[in-house]
Amino acid sequence: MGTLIDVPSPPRGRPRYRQVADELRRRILAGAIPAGSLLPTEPQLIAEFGVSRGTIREALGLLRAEGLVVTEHGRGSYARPILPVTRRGSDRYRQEMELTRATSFTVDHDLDWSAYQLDREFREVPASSAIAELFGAEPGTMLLERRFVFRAYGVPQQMSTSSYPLDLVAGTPVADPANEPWPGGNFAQLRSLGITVTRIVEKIRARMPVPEEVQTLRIPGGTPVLAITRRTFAGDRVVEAAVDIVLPADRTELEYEVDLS
Amino acid sequence: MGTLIDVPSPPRGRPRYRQVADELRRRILAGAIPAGSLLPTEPQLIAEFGVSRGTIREALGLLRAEGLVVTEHGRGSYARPILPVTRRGSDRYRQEMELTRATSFTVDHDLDWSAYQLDREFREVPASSAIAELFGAEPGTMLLERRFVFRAYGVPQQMSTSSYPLDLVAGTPVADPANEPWPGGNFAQLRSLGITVTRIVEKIRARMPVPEEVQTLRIPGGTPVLAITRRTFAGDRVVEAAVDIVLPADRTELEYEVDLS
DNA sequence: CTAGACGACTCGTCCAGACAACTGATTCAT
DNA sequence: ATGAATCAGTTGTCTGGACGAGTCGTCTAG
Repeated sequence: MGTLIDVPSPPRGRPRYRQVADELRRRILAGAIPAGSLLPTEPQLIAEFGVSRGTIREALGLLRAEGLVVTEHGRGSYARPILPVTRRGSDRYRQEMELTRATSFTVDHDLDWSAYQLDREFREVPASSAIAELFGAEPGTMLLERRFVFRAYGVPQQMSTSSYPLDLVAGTPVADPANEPWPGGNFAQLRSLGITVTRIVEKIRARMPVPEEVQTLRIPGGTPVLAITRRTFAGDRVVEAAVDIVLPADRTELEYEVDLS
Repeated sequence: MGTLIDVPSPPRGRPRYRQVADELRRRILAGAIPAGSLLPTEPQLIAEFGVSRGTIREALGLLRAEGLVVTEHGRGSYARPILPVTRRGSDRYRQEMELTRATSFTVDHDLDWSAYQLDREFREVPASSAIAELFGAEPGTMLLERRFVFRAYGVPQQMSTSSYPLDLVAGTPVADPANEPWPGGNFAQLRSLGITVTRIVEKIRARMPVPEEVQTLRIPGGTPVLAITRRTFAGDRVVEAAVDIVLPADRTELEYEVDLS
């Protein structure tokens, strides 16, 4: 009995659920289970590996956390399909400097000017200490805070919160949400105020999304997000700041160029 | 009985394990459970919420996946302590250009030259098609492939694989692992070969770590990694390429500056 | 006083069973 | 033909139990 492997002995070496996960991972990476195709169902895996359903589900949970597998209720689990990667280049800012209608978002996604939608929400708020620090200003300084959700062909791709100092934009067309999306983007807005952008500084972090982001951006389980904090400079003055530009990491690649010559 | 909430009815609205996770998340974010301190034990949570252990463990698993909680066998679960963040700036490359002993790694970590260790492993390999593309060369071109693990004060902080075209370095001191760590880093190595670096291009992605990375970098559960692909240019020629410079995202922040003036 | 054994308590793993909820195809009534 | 109801098959949620394995304090023998 049990000449090959004595099934019921629970924890000897590597846990059973890890062994199951290892085997399924091997099959996916080796191409035996092609991307996008269904894995065996839970009952099939129970029969194949001779373990209980809880153990199978634990193994699948591990693979979900690694981003290799996606599960859909009532349908099954399938190998995560390869997603198109969007490149956000650092010279997109340079392109935005040209006098076109393009914005950095449309450049990134290679979109026609009309192919995207923008949800926005404007508020006038006093700066928290964290944001005030970005501007190099006193906490409580009034800001125009703008929350955006960008969609390409209806699919949400990016959410962000961007702020202008209120004294810069109050009473101008820039402060009117009805004028979004603004042809030429932020740079054109600032230019309409007589301000020329000279420098961008971005801080990049990665983390797991909070539940709100999972819902808004439709992020599959086990996918991290890239969170960018951006400061826009005109000379030494910070004229715009964005906290947590959130991008799903499975669809995004950032590119930066550092010129040393 | 069960006037407040009828406990045994399983799936009504939000699943019980999510309710438990929500409540624990609230306590952590509100500071009721300070970072670094222990959560109630599983038996205590079972008593408090009146659910089975499996449900409690599922809730804790959710919080682990969100990166809010870390569990240690035999000790308990505690709110994830805040970790010091390392800033990797784009001007670190400019600093490395100066004629000092500093490397980009020591600049990032504000380390003394002697305070870090470097595990390395050199091989001569033909370029895969993916790496050949980075160099703009034919697949099969011979490369000197160097695998590194960087440690600061003994703690692994970064792992990477960097390659030079073999015809550039064969027979030179650069190809000898015994000369690592090389004072002044990659740039100084290239300079010793008469090559001046003019440009760096980096692509940044975020993803969940593979098991090998979890082990090597001691990454806690639910933490993504930043993966950087770097190309080093001398004029139009790519003289070095690094695939997947892997950095744990809970300890790392990248900074890039784009000059538009 | 110290080293080691012990035990209480913790989380880790695994099992078996039950029912809810969702999906997709089939069947049936209209 | 068409739309609604049904049904089989799938994953989601939850229970209860059992034992392995790591941690830490305490107690005891030396």
